[in-house]
Amino acid sequence: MTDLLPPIQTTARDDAVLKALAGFVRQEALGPGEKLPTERILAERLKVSRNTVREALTRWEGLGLVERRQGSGTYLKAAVSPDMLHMPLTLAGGNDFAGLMSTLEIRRALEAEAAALCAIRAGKAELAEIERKLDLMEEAFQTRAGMSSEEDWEFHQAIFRASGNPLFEQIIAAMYEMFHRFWEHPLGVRDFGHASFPYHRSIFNCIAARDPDGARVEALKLIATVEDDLKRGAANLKLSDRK
Amino acid sequence: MTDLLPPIQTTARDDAVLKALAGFVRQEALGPGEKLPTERILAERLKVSRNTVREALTRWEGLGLVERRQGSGTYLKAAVSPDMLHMPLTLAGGNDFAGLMSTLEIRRALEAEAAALCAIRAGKAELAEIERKLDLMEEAFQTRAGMSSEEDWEFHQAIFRASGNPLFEQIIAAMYEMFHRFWEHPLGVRDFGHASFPYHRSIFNCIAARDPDGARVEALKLIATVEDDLKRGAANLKLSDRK
DNA sequence: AGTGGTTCAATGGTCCAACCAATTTCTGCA
DNA sequence: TGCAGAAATTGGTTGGACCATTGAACCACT
Repeated sequence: MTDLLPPIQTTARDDAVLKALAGFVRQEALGPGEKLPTERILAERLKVSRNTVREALTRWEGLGLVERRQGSGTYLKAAVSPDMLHMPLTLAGGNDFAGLMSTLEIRRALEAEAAALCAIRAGKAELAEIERKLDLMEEAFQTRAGMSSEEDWEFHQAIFRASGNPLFEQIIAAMYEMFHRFWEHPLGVRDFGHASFPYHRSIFNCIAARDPDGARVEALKLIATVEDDLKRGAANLKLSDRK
Repeated sequence: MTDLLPPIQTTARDDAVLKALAGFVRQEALGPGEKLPTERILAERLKVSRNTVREALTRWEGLGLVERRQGSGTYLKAAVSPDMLHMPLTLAGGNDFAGLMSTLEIRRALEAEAAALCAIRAGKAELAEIERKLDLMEEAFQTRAGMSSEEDWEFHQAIFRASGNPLFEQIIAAMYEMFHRFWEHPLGVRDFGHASFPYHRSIFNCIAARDPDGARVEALKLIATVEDDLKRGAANLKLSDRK
C-alpha cells in the first residue's frame, strides 16, 4: 500500500558539493587536463569543511573523473557534466584459465555486436582511422614477425569507438585489463595470436562494405582463433605442470 | 629497459586500509548484508586516523560495495574479494533516450551470447530453475495483465547464471540498474514490454532443445521488441514536449 | 499485552586546526 | 645567465570535538 513512499533524503552534503562542482566545471568550460580549484578554496567558497570537499573529490577520483597530485593540484581526467550516469562495475574474475575464458566470452559477444554496429554507423573519418590502425598493425606484424598486442588492441579500440556506443569501449577495456593481468607471454604459446591476423582485415572489409552480418561473422571467427590459442596454452601448461 | 620498475609507494594509506579490510572480510567470511567494524574500531586497529578510514570506505561506497547508515553502521552490499577489478562505467548525458539505447545495445550483445552458451552448458537443475522463473513470469503476466519487470528480470538472471560465466550477470546487472533509474512507467508507454512476452518462452524452448543458434536469434528478437517500445516512447515524449 | 514517549549509548557525518610530504615557484648567489 | 636552496602551495594525514540519526532499553499509561 505504501510502496510509493521512498525514504526521505535529509542530508547530502558531499553530493551537493559534487553537484556544485559539476556546475562550476560546466560554467568554466573546463576540459580534461585542466586544474580545478584547490581543496581549501572549494571548502571556503562552498562553506563546507575541507574534509567534506575531500570526501566528494574522493568519490570522483574513484570514478576516474579526476586525478589528485599531491603538491600540485587536482586535475580533470575526463569530461564531466552535471547529468552523468555512473555504473560502478566490479568484476570478481579470477586469475586462472577459466577466468580468461570468461573474459573472452564477453569479448566475443561485444566484439561481434560492435563490429556490426560499426558497419552501420561508422562515418568516413572513423573508417579511415580504423584502416590506419589496421595498416599499423599489419606493418608491425611484418617487421616483428608476430602479433603486436599493442597495435592489435588499438585496432579493436578504434572499432569500438566507431560503434557510436561508449559503453563498448569501457567494458572491453575492463576485460582487456583482466587479460593483461598475466598476459605478458601468455601461457608459453610462442606464436600467440598468429592465427587471428588475417581476420582483422576481413573484419575491416566487411565494415567498409557496410555489411554488418559479415562483420559479425568475421569477428566471431577472430575470437575463435584466440580461444583456440588459449586452449592450446592451457594444455601446454597442464603438461609442464606434471613434475 | 626499466619498464618493470613501478614507482615505489611511499604513501597509499587508504589503499592499504582497503586491502586490509578486504582481507578481513575474506577471513571472517562476511557476506552481503553483514555489518563490518565501526570506523572508530577500524581506525584504532589499523593504526590510522578515522578520517583515512572514512576516505577508504567512501571509495567502497562509490563502487557500490558497501552501504553506510548513520547511527547504525556500515554494511556490506556485495561480495568482496581482494583481487577484484573495479571499472566504473560513465555515460555522458545518461538520462536520455540515447543512454538507454546504449545500455540496450550492450544487453543485446550479452543476452544473445548468454542464451547461446546456456543452450550448450545448462545442466538439468539450471534448466528447471529457468523454467520455474518462466512460469512465475507468465503467471504474473496473466494475473496483472502486463509485464512484471521483477519476474521478467529474474528469468533473464536465471539464464545468465546458467551460462556458466559470472561476468554476464555482473555486467548486465549494472545495465539493469541504469535502466531502472527511470523505468517505473517508462516514457509513458502503457503496455511496455508487452511485445516481448512470447519470446521468453521461445528462448527457453531453444535452450531446452540445446539449440544455441536458435536461442541467439530469439534473444535478438526479444531485444528488438524492447527497442521498438523504447523508440515509440521516445516519439511520444517528443510529441508531448511540444508545448 | 500493547502503544507511545523518553533516555541513552553507539555510529556515521561534519567540522576544525594543525602538521606532514610532494611539488612548484621564487630568490639570491655564483 | 644558470642553478641550488628557500619559501609557498597543495594534497595527505592526524587527533579531537561536536552534531544527527539510529536502535535498544526503559517507562508510563491504557
